[in-house]
Amino acid sequence: MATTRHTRQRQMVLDIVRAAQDHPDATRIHDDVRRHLPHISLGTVYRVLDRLVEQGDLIKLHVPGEAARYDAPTPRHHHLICAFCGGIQDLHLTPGDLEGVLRHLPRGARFENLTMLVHGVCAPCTSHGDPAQAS
Amino acid sequence: MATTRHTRQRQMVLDIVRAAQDHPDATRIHDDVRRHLPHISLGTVYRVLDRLVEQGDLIKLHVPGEAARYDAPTPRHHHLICAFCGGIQDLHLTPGDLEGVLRHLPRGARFENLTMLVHGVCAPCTSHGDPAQAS
DNA sequence: GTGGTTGCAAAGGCTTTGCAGGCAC
DNA sequence: GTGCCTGCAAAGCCTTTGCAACCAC
Repeated sequence: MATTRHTRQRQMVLDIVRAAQDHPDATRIHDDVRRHLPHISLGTVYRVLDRLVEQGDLIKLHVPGEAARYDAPTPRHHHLICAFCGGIQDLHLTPGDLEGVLRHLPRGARFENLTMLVHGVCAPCTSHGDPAQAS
Repeated sequence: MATTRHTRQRQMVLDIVRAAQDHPDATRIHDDVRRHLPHISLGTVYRVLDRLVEQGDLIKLHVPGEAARYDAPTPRHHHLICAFCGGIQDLHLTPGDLEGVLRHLPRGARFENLTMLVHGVCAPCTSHGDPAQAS
């Protein structure tokens, strides 16, 4: 069975994502890691990220129409995507906040997890004057 | 400016998706439409779907790691994805159900929309014996 | 007749994968 | 030494796009 080996690449990817303030995608992570390990390949970054997500060390964020973005895991952690600047902000929800949602699970269904993307306009963009409607 | 023209292709795609019980992806829609319009191309299906979504006639469902799926629009309509069989069920939520979530929007942020994918195991799969944990 | 729409095929972007060499254990 | 991990490059999948012919209005 596959034991997990500690490599410089794996550690560096983990450090970079943890240190990132925003939620970088694989290409950004690759670029950042390459400043320390110039020969690391994109393929390796994807492989390492997958493994880290699988092991719960990172969270993978699926943004519609864009590349996946990665984040350090924080409990009850969901996301607000700004329709204007594309930025992603964290939303911290309490267990009670989701009660209304879970009440409506079909009878017999088992709850495992919840991916929520709230689409809106973040505060900075709202105050910059009225963001145009994308269209 | 682009007026929308009524074509056989557009009408057929709309009819097929509306009639579908599940939430088909572009390839499935293409296959189904082709039974009536044998020469329609996948590119056209994508173009028509985009336009229909843009105009609010259909909803596009972004499923992590899979092709996008399409659905007729229903108010307060969210989705439960079964981790075992991959099926998608509709979740009907009342406005009050989301209150807990919206309360935590950052100050000044403007709410526009919410995409929620609840991951779990649907009732049929739960009763088929215990679905293995996808490792 | 005009211009949005289609079919076809090629290209695009993100992600995965095969392989041989390398490195952690 | 063993076998997981890496770098490289090619391939995969979903989706978009360029172009000329076509059809709704």
